[in-house]
Amino acid sequence: MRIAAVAEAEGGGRLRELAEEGPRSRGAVWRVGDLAGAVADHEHRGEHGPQAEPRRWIFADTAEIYPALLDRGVRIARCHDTTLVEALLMAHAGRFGEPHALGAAWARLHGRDVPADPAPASGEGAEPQPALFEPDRSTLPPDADPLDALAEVYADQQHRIAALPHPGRFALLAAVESAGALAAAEMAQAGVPWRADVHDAVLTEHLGPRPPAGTRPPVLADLAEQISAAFGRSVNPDSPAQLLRAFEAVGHPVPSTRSWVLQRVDHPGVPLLLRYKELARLHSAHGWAWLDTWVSRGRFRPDYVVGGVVSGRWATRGGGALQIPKAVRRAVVADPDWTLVCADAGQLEPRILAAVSGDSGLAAAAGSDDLYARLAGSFGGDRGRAKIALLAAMYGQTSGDAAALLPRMRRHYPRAVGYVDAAARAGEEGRLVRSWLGRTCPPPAWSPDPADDGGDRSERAARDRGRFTRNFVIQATAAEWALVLMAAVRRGLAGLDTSRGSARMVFFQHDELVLHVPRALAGDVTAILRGAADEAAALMFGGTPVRFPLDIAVVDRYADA
DNA sequence: AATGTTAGCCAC
DNA sequence: AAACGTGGCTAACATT
Repeated sequence: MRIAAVAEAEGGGRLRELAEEGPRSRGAVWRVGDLAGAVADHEHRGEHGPQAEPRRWIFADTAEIYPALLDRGVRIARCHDTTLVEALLMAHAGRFGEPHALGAAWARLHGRDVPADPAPASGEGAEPQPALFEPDRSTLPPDADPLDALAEVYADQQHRIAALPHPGRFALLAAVESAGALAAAEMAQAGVPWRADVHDAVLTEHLGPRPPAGTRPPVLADLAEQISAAFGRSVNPDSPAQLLRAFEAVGHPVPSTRSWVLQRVDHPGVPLLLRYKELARLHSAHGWAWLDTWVSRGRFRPDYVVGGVVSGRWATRGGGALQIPKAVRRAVVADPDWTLVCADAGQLEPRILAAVSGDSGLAAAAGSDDLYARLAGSFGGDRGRAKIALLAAMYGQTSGDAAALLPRMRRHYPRAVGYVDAAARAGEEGRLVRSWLGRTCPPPAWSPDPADDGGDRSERAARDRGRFTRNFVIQATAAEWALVLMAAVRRGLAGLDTSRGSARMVFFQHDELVLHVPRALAGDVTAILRGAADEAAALMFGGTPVRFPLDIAVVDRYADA
C-alpha cells in the first residue's frame, strides 16, 4: 500500500491512499490535525495481518518532513522521495542538475515555467530541529494542490521508470536512494556519541591548553617561532606564499609547500613545518571551535546530503563528518552499557568491478577475503604491485609504476580492464555513462567537436573527462551497493526486540557503517550486518561469485575499530 | 566589508 | 610514489 503525505500548518497534514490497481486512481483523502500521529497509525495498521507488506510513503522531500516525525518518535519503514527520484530520472535523460523539487516536476508535467529549486535549509551547527514541520518551502504555484501534485508526479515517475531499459534496477535505485533519505534523517537525530571531554584531552595533548579564541595554541605558537628562527626571517607558516619565498631565500626553491614535497628538502625548518602543518590542521578543522559548534549533549549530528555527490555518494553540510581525522576518532565512545558496531566493506570498488564486468579471473579473486592477494600471482607474487595495477585501471592513472603494470593487468583481466576502458572512451567522446542500477553522470561541460579538435586544451579536457567516467561507473555502483546494504540493515534493525534499547545507525561514510547498540544486542546486530551484505550482493548482482565481505568490529571506541 | 578563489590536507 | 577519482573545509589572498 502506498500513501502520499504532505505537511500543513501547525503539525497537521493530508494523506491520500494510492490504490493498487493504478497510481492515478484516486483513493481516500484524509485531513489530519496531527500528521505524525496519523503516520504512526497507518504505519502500524495491519502490520501483522495477512497483508504484512509495509506501507510505502510517498514524500515530496523526506529531509523536510521526516525529522519532525522522528522528533515525535515516529519511524517509517519505506518511502519514495519524489525529489530524489526526479533528480535520478532527469540525469538518466541527460538533463543532470535541472530542478527536481516537486514544483519543478509538476511544472514540467503541465508545460509550465519550471521554478528553480529552493535553497537547502541550512541547519548550521548542533541546534535541535524545530518541533513542528518546516514552513512551506514548496515551489508549486498557488493553483496546484500539493497532495494532488505529489500523487501525480509519483505516478509519472513510476511510468518513466517502467519505460527504462532496466526498470527493475532503477526501481531498486529509487527505493534505496529514498531509504537513504530516511536513514540520513534518523542518523542526524540519533547523533554520533561524542565525548567532548575526550576530544578536549586529545587537543590539549597535541596543542597545549585551549587558547583564547583567534590565537594560536601554545604548541603551534612555539613551532611558528622556531620556524621563523630556522629561516632567519619572520614567516607565517599558514601562508604558502611566504613559505615559498622563505625556501627560495635559503637556497631550497620548491614548486609547492605540499608535505610530500617538503619531505625531500634538507633544511632544519622542514621537520618543524611538517609538524606545524599536521597540528594546525587538527586545530583549525577539528579543534575547540569545531567542538563548540558541532557537538552538544554528547552527540555529533552531521547534516547529510543524500545524493550530494555526482557519483551518488553522500555529502555533508558543515561539520566535515566525512573527514574526521583518525586522531579525533578517540572521542567517539559508546555510552555506558552500549557498544559500537563498526562495519567496513573491504576492497569494495575492485569487487564491484569484478561483478559488473563479469571478468571471470577477477571474479574468482573477488571470491576471497583478500582480492589483492589473489591477484598477486599475476604480478610475480607481489600483492602491492597487483593493488597498484588494479587501482590504476580504475582511476586512469597513466604515470609512475602503475602505467608499466597496466599491460599485464589488461592481459590477465581483459574484461575487467575493458569495462573501465569502455567507460573512459565514452567520456572522451562526450557520451554519458551509468552505474549498474542506472545513476547517470552529468553531461560534459564541453561539446566534443571533431572539426575543432587537436587543441591541447580540448585533448586535456577529454582525457580528464575519460578518467571521470572511468571512475564513475565503479564509484557510483559502489555507492549504490552501500545504499542497498544500508536499506537492508535498516530493515533488520526494525525487526529487533527493543525492550533493552534500540540499536541505531549513527554514522555512514561511503563504505563504512557505524551503529550504536545496547551491548546485549551486539551479536544480533552483527548477524544483521552479515545478512544485509549477502542480501545487497544478491539483489544487485544475482548469482555473482563475487563476495562482499564486511570487516565488523565491536568496540567501545571508534578509534579501536 | 562581503564575496570569490587558491593552496593545502583530511576522508573514502 | 605523488599528473589518480569523488568530495569538505580552512586560512590566506584576490576581487568587488
